[in-house]
Amino acid sequence: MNNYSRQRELILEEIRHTRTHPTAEEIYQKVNQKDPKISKSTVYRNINILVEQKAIIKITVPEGPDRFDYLHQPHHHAICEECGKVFDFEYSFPMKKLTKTIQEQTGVIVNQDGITIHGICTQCISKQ
Amino acid sequence: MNNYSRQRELILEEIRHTRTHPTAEEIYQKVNQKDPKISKSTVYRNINILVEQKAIIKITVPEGPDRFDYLHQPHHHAICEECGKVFDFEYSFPMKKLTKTIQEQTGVIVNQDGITIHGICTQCISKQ
DNA sequence: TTCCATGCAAATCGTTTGCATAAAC
DNA sequence: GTTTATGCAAACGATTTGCATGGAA
Repeated sequence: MNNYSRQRELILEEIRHTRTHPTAEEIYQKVNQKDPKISKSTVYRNINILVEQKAIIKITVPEGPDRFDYLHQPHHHAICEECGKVFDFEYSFPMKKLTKTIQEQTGVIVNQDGITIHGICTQCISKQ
Repeated sequence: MNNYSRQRELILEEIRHTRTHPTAEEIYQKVNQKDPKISKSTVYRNINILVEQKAIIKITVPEGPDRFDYLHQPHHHAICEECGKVFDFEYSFPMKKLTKTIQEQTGVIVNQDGITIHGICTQCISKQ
């Protein structure tokens, strides 16, 4: 299971140097240019494996398909609820205290890269 | 547009006194017991209207369908990445500072109820 | 009587799955 | 040679949509 696969390497490489939180479709399009034989299910399957291996993370957004990210350095995500775009931000939350509080209140053990904040982006505000 | 509708009132009532972050399907099942004629599309349509009116909020989870919540008092959400369950927690983030930081870095204007933290819940840990 | 919300069924989008073939070990 | 990943197409779950009808103002 999860043997080496040239396709998976391609997919990881693509996500690694794309800083725009691409969707599976976007990843497929890009990878498809380098290997026109690759299928969409292979892309989905390998993305899922990479997420499970914690090589990349999945960002679920309220508007539109899931997005994916390679965490070069730790950061958090701000998500636009209008258009589904994802933005990086850095902020040092008091993770120890926060983790403890949440575990006490809910039982949930949080992961470091797990904070997302929802709002509305500049572009979408100006459209309103 | 968005005239009064008995069905919408029913749906809002149901969400208002359900504290388990129900899915659209769950809301439909409950409301359907009181009004067996109600259709699923009416439930979806009205949920969307209520979200737009900010009467309720939509919580998108990585695993499974969207969930919905009525915010009796402000709180944040911890989401289990394994099973998709949503838990409430209270924590006073320094919202002014956080809002400013995020806006400067990303342009995104955050909403108060917009913080979600991802992790893994007790039940899912013990299953592993 | 005009207009909007409903119910139904069909369509849509994103994603997953079954199966025969091809690649990895 | 055996096992596991691939490509294709078909299936799937959640949600949205078109259209004829019914209820609200």
